[in-house]
Amino acid sequence: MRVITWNVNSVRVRQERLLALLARHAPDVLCLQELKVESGGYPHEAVQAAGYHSTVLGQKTYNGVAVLTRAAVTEPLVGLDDGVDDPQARLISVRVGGVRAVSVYVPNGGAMGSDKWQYKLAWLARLRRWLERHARPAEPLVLCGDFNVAPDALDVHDPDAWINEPLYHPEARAALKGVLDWGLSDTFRPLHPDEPGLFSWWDYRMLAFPKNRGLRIDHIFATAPLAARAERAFIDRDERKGESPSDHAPVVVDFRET
DNA sequence: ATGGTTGCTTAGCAA
Repeated sequence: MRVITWNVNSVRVRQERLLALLARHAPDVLCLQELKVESGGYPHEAVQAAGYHSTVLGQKTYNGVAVLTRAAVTEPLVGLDDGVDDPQARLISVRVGGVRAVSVYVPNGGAMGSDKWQYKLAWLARLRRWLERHARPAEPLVLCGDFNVAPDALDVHDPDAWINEPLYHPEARAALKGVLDWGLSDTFRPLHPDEPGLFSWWDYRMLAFPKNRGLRIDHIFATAPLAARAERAFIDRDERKGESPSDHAPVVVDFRET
């Protein structure tokens, strides 16, 4: 089973790149974030013609998440569903072939101390409670998305410069750990131990990509039965090159079949 | 401290 997560930064602008990605990598599950379009504006027909089912939670202008699958899905779950009055489209989940797949777009956090920063920390705590309500650590589950958190110094091009930023602040990392402690582990880092310079996002500005000044903030986390089967993981840096790329590159993980 | 770039929407916000 091949799983990919990718922040597309507008699915309309990236439609041709999306179709090329499906053809190039043939994922079984593709989790998308930052669709930046209402569900009705999502390119359902083009994706279906490429052989994929789409389960979509769109939103005008901002956010928006989707799960694309080769096989048909059951039990779609839409939104954090915790009674909080929150219009932001940041979570969608399906069951496909005995696996639950979740696509999340964790809030960026704005500036330290801002309302957006508090919303980020609160959202990660709400995500933990969503897992407690809807899943069990003993069942196969992948939690994929743009978490807007780099877990470790190895995941940041210049940790000293980022330590007080929302993407790498100790409080953000602690909030992410609070999610993982439910029963998830990173599938990428164990396959690349101690290897520096592996990033999934680079700012559009200041030649960050050509200088590889990036962060690893896009993740595929898995429960134990699936994490034990992760056998290959890579970041598709080529997708960040050329005309009109997203500022994020896709993260790809292959799981052995049982 | 500020600015640099991109997308959505059309002046300013979000990232």
